[in-house]
Amino acid sequence: MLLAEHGLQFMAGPEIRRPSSDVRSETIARRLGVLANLSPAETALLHDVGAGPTTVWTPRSLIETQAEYALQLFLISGWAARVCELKDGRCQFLQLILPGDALAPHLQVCDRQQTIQCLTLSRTVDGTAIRLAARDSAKFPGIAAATELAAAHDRALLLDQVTRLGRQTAYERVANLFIELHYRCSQVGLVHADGLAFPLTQEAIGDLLGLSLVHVNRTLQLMRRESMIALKQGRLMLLNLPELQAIADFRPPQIEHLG
Amino acid sequence: MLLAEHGLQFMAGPEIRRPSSDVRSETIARRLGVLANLSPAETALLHDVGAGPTTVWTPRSLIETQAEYALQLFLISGWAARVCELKDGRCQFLQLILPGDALAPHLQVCDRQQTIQCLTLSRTVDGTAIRLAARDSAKFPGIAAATELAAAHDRALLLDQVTRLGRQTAYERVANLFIELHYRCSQVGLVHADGLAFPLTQEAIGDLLGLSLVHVNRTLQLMRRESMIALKQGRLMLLNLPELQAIADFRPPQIEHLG
DNA sequence: CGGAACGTTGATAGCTATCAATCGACGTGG
DNA sequence: CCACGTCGATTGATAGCTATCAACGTTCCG
Repeated sequence: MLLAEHGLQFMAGPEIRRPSSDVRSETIARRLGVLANLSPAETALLHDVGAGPTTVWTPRSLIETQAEYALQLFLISGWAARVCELKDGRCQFLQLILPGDALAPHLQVCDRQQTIQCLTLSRTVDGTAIRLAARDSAKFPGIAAATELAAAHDRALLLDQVTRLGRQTAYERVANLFIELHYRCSQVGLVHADGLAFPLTQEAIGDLLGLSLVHVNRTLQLMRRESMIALKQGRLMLLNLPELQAIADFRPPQIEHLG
Repeated sequence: MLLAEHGLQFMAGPEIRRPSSDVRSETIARRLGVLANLSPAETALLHDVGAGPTTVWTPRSLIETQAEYALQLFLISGWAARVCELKDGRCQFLQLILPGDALAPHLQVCDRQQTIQCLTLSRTVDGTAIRLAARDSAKFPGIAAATELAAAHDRALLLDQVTRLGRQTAYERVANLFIELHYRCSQVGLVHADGLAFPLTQEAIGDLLGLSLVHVNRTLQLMRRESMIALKQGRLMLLNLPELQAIADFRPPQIEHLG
C-alpha cells in the first residue's frame, strides 16, 4: 500500500476533543501496571493522563513524528503502525502500536522515512506528565520502572519481528503475530470471551509480515479450515492456542532488569 | 581481522589479558566521538577504557547476556552478532555488533533465547566507567549524549533490518547490508583504500539476511560479475557505491534528538 | 445505482530453498 | 611427506513457497 495515495482524506489535521466518557481512560494505568507495581498516587496520575484531552486521528492519517509534541503521545484507543516505505513504493510495517503504548517509547529516530500511520480511528493523549514522573524515580518509582520496561518490551517485540520475517513461513508468521497481539491485548484488558477486536485488513497483515495480500488471504483460510482461528466481523479468536504456540514458536518477552 | 588473531583459535574460553599495545584502544572514543562532541577529559576517559584489561573470546563462543557484567562490555575488536534460534534449529541473526559498539546499548532483555555469539576472535573491555559517566550528564555531557544516541542508532539499524527482511530481494538485502557495514566501519576508521576487513562467512550472511547459504553464494557471484563488489580473502570493497545505494535504498540513520 | 473498500479465487511466474556433490585451503596425524 | 578430516566456497538439479496478475463477490454508502 502506498502511503502517498492516502493521507488526510477527510480531516485537515488532528482535532482536540473534550474529555469523553470513554471507558478506556484506565488503559495506560493498566498497561504500565502490568510491568511494575504502582502506588495509588501513581495509578491516579496515569488515570488523569488517560482522562485528559483527547486527540482523534482518522484512519490512514499520519502522525508526524518529527514534531516535538508527538513524542509525548500515548495511544489510548485504536491501532497504529510504525511504517517504512521504500522508494519504489514497497511498504513495510515495522511494528504495531496498541492502546496503552507510547508512540515513541525510546528517543525518536527519523530513519528511512519512518512514519506512524493510524490504522483505525485512534485517540491519543498527551503523556508529558508521565515522562516527567518517570524522571523522578524517587517520587514515582513504579512509573519510572514501568516506562523503562515498556521501552525494553518494545524492543523485544522488534527482535521478534526480525525473526518472524527472517526465518518463519507465512503460516508461522501469522500464527506468531496473532499470539503476540492476543498477548498484548490481554495485558490491557482488550480480550474477552469472544476474542479481541481485530481491525487489521489483510493488506495490513501483509505489510506487517512481508507477505502479499493474496497469500495472507490463503493463509488465513487455511488456518480457519484447520480450526486454529476464528476471524470474522472484525473479531479474532484463537481456537487452539497450544497448537498455535507450538507452530509459531512464540515465547512471551521475558525482560530482566539487570542494567 | 588482524592476522595475528588467527593463531589463537584454540583457546577454550574468555581470558583476561594485560593491557596490550593494540592499536585499537581508541575505537570507543572514535565511535562515540562521531555522535557527540567530546571534551578532552571525556576522550581521555574513553581512551582509558579502551586501553583497559581485555577479555578475549574465541570464534563461535557465546557471551552470556544473562550475566550482569556482560551488560557493561564494549567490543573493541572482532565481530559478534545477536542471535535468535528457533526450537527447530533455524537460526536468525538479529543484528551485528561491531568494534566500538556496546554489547547491550539498551536495557537487556532475555527474549526468545536471544544470545550474543562471537563471529571472530573478539576482544571486549569493561565499560562500567562509561555507563557511570553517562549518568552524570553535568560532568560528562558528551558521553551522556553519545551513549544515548548510540542506543537510538542501534534501534534504527534494527528497523532497517526489519525492512530488509520484509520487503527486499536477496540482491537488495546483500547490497543494503554491505553499505550499512561500510558505513559503520568507516565511522570507527576500519575502512581503508582496499576496503574493509570482512570476516563473515556466507552462512553467516544467510543467517543475517534470512537467506540460504547457497543463495547467498549465487547472489555474491552475481554482484561480482556486475562489478558491484570485490570480495576475497576476507576483504570487501564496494566498487560502485552510487549504484549499490540506489539498489539497496540505503539511507544512513538520521537521528534527531528531540526527546 | 455506481463506486469504493475489502475479501476471495484461479492461473501463472519466479524467487529462493533444499539436496547433493565437488573443489580448494588448511591443519592434523601417521 | 602424504593421507585425511574439516571448513568454507561453489555448482547443478529440483522442488516449493510466495508473488503477481486478473477477475469476481460482498458490503457499505452517497
